[in-house]
Amino acid sequence: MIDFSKIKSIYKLGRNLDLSDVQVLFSAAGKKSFKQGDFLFRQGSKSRMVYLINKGLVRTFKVNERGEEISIKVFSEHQIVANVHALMFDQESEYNYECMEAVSAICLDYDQLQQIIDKHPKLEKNRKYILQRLLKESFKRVESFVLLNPEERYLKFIEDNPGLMNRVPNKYIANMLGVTPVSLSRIRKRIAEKKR
Amino acid sequence: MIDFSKIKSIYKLGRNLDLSDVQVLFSAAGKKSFKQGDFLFRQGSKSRMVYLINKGLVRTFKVNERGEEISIKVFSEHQIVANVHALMFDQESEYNYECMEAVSAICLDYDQLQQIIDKHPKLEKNRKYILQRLLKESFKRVESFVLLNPEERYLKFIEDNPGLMNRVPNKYIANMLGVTPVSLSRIRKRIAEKKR
DNA sequence: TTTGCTAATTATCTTTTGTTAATCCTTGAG
DNA sequence: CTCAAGGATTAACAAAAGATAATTAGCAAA
Repeated sequence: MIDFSKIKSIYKLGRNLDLSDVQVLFSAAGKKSFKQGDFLFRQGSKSRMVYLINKGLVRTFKVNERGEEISIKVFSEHQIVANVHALMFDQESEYNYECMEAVSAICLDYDQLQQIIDKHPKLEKNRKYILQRLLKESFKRVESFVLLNPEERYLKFIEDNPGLMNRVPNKYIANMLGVTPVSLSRIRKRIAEKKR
Repeated sequence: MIDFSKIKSIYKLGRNLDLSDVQVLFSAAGKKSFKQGDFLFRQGSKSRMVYLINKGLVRTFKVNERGEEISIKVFSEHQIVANVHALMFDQESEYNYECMEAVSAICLDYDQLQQIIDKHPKLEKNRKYILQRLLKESFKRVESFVLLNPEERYLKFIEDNPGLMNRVPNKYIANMLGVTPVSLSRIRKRIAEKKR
């Protein structure tokens, strides 16, 4: 039976993918499921697997010297989750990648993907596009820290990620915004009072 | 006469450049000088010129709604300065690129560079390497905002950029760290008192 | 329903930051 | 040398954030 969800995911991977591209990728890709609490990668991993989330949420976090988990980023549907430290920097992962919800994903080994790209040069443009998106997002995030205060960052976050608000605990959001959960709670209160 | 400074700059552009690579790039590259206060790019620019700084400092900044210049980043010797918004995102520049000191730089049109890369596939690896460095730096910077407080960010900044401390006004450094100049001044005082 | 766990909020207090303005320092032009 | 300009520091006050602890809310398992 044809796995439509898999096809759909691959289509959403980038732009300008035509049928033959999807076919090639389809045959190389697998499907994988994770339970809530499972890890895609752990700190120290050199895994070169690439996941494309079909359903579910993944968060990356680090453990600081006091043993606290500090969340860096959350990935949701149709986003690519990869061990950047291994793929981009050839290092061990500095992050843990944990499923916040049950996750179903397409998976593909990066080196295998690389071979496919080499054989199908049209895909190269797509890879470049994905890299650019990654870079742009990272730049924008730096900017948000330089230009905005915590309250403004929070407002921007909910504007940019309306779908995450009811799925991601505030303490993780607080981490990502660079403030404490207690402080975020006060920010939320302030905003609510302003609206009134 | 052979322009050794130009050759040297190109060598430092990446890793694994051999003589023939340098020759190719050398012949396509020009040299350009800027006075303090000159702009490499202005907000709104779609210029696709790429500069490699030989000597001098360039800072990027945005102007906020109150008319204040907020510095985002500083570029120094042997760093590549390009209009990211134009090259990566095909947009108008959101930043101003201003010379903080007199600047001498190698310059090369990006599209011309692209043609060279197409003809010399070995250079492609180098381009990828430069992109990865860019991405890594941006990631690290996001992390510094998520994991560190302003004082720790400042200490990390002087550790990572020892050469910039005496060349970049503190008010620009404050911007880059996401705090006000007044606050940075207090942070510096605290650190000095701790050391004693 | 009750119990137990975790997140979120609130409270209290301390520390830090933002804001505005004044003062001090350095430096370059005349 | 004097003066002007901009950067850095300091002061004073208000606002916000951090830290810690207590309380409340939500929710799933027993």
